[in-house]
Amino acid sequence: MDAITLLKCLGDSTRLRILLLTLEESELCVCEFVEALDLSQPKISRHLALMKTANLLSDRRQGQWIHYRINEALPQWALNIIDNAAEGYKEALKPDKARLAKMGDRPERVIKCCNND
Amino acid sequence: MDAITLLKCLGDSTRLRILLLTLEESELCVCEFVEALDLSQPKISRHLALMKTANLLSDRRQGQWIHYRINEALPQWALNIIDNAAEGYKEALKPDKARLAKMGDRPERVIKCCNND
DNA sequence: TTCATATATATGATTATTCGTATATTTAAA
DNA sequence: TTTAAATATACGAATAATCATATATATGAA
Repeated sequence: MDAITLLKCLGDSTRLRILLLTLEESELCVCEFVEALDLSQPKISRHLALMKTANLLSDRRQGQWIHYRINEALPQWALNIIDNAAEGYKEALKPDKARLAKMGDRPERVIKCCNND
Repeated sequence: MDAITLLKCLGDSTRLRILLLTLEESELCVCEFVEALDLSQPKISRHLALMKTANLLSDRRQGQWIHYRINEALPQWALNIIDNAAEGYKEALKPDKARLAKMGDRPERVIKCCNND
């Protein structure tokens, strides 16, 4: 993960919203991003793929759903940038959080335990 | 200053290098950026103008030289992002710092004191 | 198998960024 | 006032990013 790659990723509002929602929720699947951001599924998927390629996000499949989370191995300076971007974008993120909060039928998340998968 | 504007600015390596050098040196003029980054003057000027429009940098004229510095009024989260970007970009900035260090004929800076200008 | 749901990808079009080159502006010195 | 140095801007070309739409893939249920 180099600084320019991270900053380029965060410089697009769709990706910033995706990342900051993920930061708050730990893990979200594609349909939740689609609902929260109110954008088309291909658009969300494309940006998710980009962020995964950049090693910003990791994903795991659970049944039909693919859950994305922030890559745990990010260096501290990268996490700090994300945290501070969250602070600067706080107000702008509210509508997304509201749409996500009132979304029905959110996929249940099976907590992976004991590393038995 | 909103988060997306800042992040878009930092997502271009020319601008990131300009900003991080300014962070280290407090104040630099156009010809110093040209020398340190080893890029054309119009290219540097264009990016400086962009960053000034974005309120990331401020400038002051001193004789023929125009000195740029980081806008003092940036919110803390923005300063934190810049600091952490500096950490992530540390190694990559070294050649620029080296070129600047060995640059001859750098303009003398008159310290503005007593607000008598 | 077949169907529905969730997600990913391909493609061509549109838009935005970046750039090189030429030129304009400003200042100080001759 | 003319000239040189420092900086800014204009403009068209090249490049990159983004998007909408259509389609493909994978999974689970019927």
